[in-house]
Amino acid sequence: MAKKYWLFKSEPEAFSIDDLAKVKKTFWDGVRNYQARNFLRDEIKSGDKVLFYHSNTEPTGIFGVCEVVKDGYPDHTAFDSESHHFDPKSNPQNPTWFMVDIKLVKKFSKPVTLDEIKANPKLQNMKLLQRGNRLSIQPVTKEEYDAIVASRKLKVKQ
DNA sequence: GCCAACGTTGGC
DNA sequence: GCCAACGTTGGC
Repeated sequence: MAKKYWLFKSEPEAFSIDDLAKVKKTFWDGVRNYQARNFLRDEIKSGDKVLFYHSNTEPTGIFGVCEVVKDGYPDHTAFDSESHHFDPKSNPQNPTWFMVDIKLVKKFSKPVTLDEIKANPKLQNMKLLQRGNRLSIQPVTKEEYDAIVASRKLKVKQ
């Protein structure tokens, strides 16, 4: 199956790219939106690439690249009444929520900021820029992914 | 901290 | 099944 590309959002206070750099690999738990759940359960596969986006920080933007290392499986934090992500409607026999595992591939030396994305003609159609978009898991085209990575490589050399 | 945009909930 | 109320997201 062809490799796909995604953007995962997180707030640095909840889980940052530096947290991921320390642990190398993590499970992406706590997604509680059905559209995002469907991506996690059905479409996001081992080997897919992920752009790691931080919201609610300064600057907001894409901070690095990750790779999916495990296909979708039930999000066990939904079963844990102690967890902030607990959801009594989900249970191990019939899980509502799913997650994947990702590992860090590269943290950018400088983030690709939201301003930079807005200014890049190749990235005008990104879901991220669409008004009112709050999906925390979004598909990204190969062209968009390549443009993000390429723009950062140029910046690094300057 | 504000607030617009959106998803979810629940009364009817 | 409609829709108002509410909670959350996320840029600013």
